[in-house]
Amino acid sequence: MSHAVSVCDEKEITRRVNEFKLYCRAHSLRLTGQRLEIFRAVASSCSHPCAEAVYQVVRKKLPKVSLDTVYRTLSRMEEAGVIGRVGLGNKGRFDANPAAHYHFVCLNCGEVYDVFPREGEKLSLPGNIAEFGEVKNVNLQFRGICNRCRQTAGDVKII
Amino acid sequence: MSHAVSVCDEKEITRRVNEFKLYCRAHSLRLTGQRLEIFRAVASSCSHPCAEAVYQVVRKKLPKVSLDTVYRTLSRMEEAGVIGRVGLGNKGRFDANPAAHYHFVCLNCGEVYDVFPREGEKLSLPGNIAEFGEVKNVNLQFRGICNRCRQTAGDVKII
DNA sequence: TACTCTGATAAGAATTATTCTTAATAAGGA
DNA sequence: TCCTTATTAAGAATAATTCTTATCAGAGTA
Repeated sequence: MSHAVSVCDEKEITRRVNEFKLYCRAHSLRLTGQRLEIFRAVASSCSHPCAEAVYQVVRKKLPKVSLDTVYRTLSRMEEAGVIGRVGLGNKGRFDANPAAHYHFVCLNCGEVYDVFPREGEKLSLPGNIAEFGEVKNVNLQFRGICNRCRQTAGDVKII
Repeated sequence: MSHAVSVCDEKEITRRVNEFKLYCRAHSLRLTGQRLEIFRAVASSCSHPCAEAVYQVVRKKLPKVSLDTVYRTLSRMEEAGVIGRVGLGNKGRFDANPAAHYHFVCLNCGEVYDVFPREGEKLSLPGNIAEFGEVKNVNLQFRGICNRCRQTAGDVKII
């Protein structure tokens, strides 16, 4: 189950945190402790955490952080393009992996898996896309039942 | 701005409603007045309505319908694969167009446009997708600023 | 047609996710 | 260090969705 780019390796996290620091300086976003920890939490996670999950992680280092700050900061980062947002239900999930990739979303357990395209399988924009507007980012999800849920079929709620 | 498959033509709507009736009979889903009207509302709309919008339409014919029924029914239909769900924010939007197509979602106004792939541009599943699970459906969104918002640039909140 | 079983619905409370308001705080430049 | 102003905490408010329970009605059967 190892993929092309892991989000969880320590070196890589540090590299991204530094990249984020540079980004903030370059765009006159104040580099607050909260922002750093929030970014680090998303970058350190392999599980596409939701705002609440990020909050729980950040809380350990900054017990006084508020959930609102987490939401606000995640939105800011998303607008800035520093992180991405996945999700089709009512719960947003965030992703700090900058490599172009897609997601497999389990309709049963809600788990989100990274899917990295092989060479030659990378998605390109449709030729007529300019008719609609200017694309800022692309979100491709494959939705279905993940293998883990299929094995433990008793838990499968739908289908 | 006319696309390959319009959702709004009367004949097509009737055809889909009938298809839906057959589907219900075949899958022992009770064919209630509410379900019919809810399906018809989604099928008649070109604008990927959210649950609330569907509710407002259905209300005109069935004033006693509840919003909960709309939510429940839309979820059922989605599970059954009769309609699709779009959306990345906190508001789900529904779609009764069975033709394979993608969406352009405006980050500014929230409008959802149908994007129909040209011949030869149709998406195929990545070769390694079976590693993750069994795909039930695919959701591809291009997110950006739509041309209408770009023209009236004063309204553009983000970017 | 009437009967019956059971899934579907209405009503409204409850829950979950997210955003807003306001006063206090702290980052970064002078 | 001081100042300016963006950012934050706290908690209220809002928005979206789901749950609970009693009632109702679809559709198969007699």
